[in-house]
Amino acid sequence: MLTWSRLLVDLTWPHPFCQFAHYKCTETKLPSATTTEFSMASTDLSLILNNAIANLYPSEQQPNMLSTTVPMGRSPHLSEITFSSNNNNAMAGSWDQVNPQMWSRQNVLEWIGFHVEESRFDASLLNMNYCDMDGITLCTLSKETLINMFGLGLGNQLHHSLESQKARYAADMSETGLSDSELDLLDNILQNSFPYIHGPSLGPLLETVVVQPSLPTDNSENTYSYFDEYTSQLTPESDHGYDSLTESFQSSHTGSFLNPSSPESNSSDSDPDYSEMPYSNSTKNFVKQESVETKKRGRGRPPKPRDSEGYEHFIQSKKSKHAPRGTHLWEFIRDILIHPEQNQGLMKWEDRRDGVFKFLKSEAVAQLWGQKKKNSSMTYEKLSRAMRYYYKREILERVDGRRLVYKFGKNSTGWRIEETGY
DNA sequence: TAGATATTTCCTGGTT
DNA sequence: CAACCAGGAAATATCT
Repeated sequence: MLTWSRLLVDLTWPHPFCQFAHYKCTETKLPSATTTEFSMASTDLSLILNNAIANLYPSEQQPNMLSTTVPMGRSPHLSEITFSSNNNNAMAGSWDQVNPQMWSRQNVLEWIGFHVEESRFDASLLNMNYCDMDGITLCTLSKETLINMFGLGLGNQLHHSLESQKARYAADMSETGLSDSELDLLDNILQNSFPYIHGPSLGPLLETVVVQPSLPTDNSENTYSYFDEYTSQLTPESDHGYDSLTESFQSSHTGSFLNPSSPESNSSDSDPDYSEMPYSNSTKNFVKQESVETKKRGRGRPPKPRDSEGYEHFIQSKKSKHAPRGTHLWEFIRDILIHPEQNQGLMKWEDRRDGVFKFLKSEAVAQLWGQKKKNSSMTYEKLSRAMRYYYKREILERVDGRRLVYKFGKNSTGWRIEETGY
């Protein structure tokens, strides 16, 4: 599990923190192409991320990929950020002494960090974009919004914490109201009432992650058990008997275009390290080299490498804990589409109502799919073959004459406006 | 453990 | 010519 503290460390580490950046680079050759991809990134964190990028591309002009409009001097150095690294005896930060309405961005960040640590939330699932707001903004967020932003578990916890904090001050009860112990008691009650706040069943929608854990972490349960409750709210069960969104959210975050930093995609695992591959220079080169290498191979899928580098163990422990049912390609595609805010320009709807969509960055999507399936040699060519198989099953319908355009068929679910709510 | 299912890989040939 | 599209064939991984 990527902890909050680990996340913050990773953010500052010269690390291939965002494989998506690589995708972008490979498609466009220049890291500066990532410019707009992070336009929603937090301003505070963006500085941290920019530093990481600067480390990644020391010889390049630092791309302004995070649209930093933050005033000079506002960068929150890690040393300024107080957060507890220990879950049980987590100490609240300075935010605890301040009316939430008055919280600075940093207070909010600390507050989120506190709860991430306390709930043992996997910080790799955090969408840091959502962490950049001041207290006033935060106080306007409804419970639902918080849940949407941070997932059911953490969102709920944040909501309750925020309400508690608000109550302490808004009703002028800060001194005479709930004591810390009472608050603890309240917390306990809340936790008993909402046991999912803690533990492995954490919330959804936190796919967008811009860092990756530097080591494979044993977070398999979290990785594969998310979102069950939330997903049932969002999209109906697949006709095909999969926990479609559940899986897909995982896909989103585990594989992820949205979450390049998932354990599955960790550069230290079986996948070749993207940062060290020719792939970093060009998808094309990468694919070509791959095909050269595999030229002599027979047909069909080669057996999975039984490597001896520790990854197998990692995978096995993962599978034995929570054998995932395969997230299906069409669900993976659908979930990219139905989360436009996190779609990163990979795909777009051509006709939202009719379910017509288009690949904008076909190779990047393929790579992400491959990443999810732990297959670094995935290409759009192969992905599209799998897509074509869906025609027969009427999960997809043909769209003739239009390149990279597909349409959901009657056997696909979860993409319709009525189902997604937007 | 066998069979079914869902890809994955490779390939040939056609189209944009 | 590159990038796609169509599908056949065969192989693997995973699930039932």
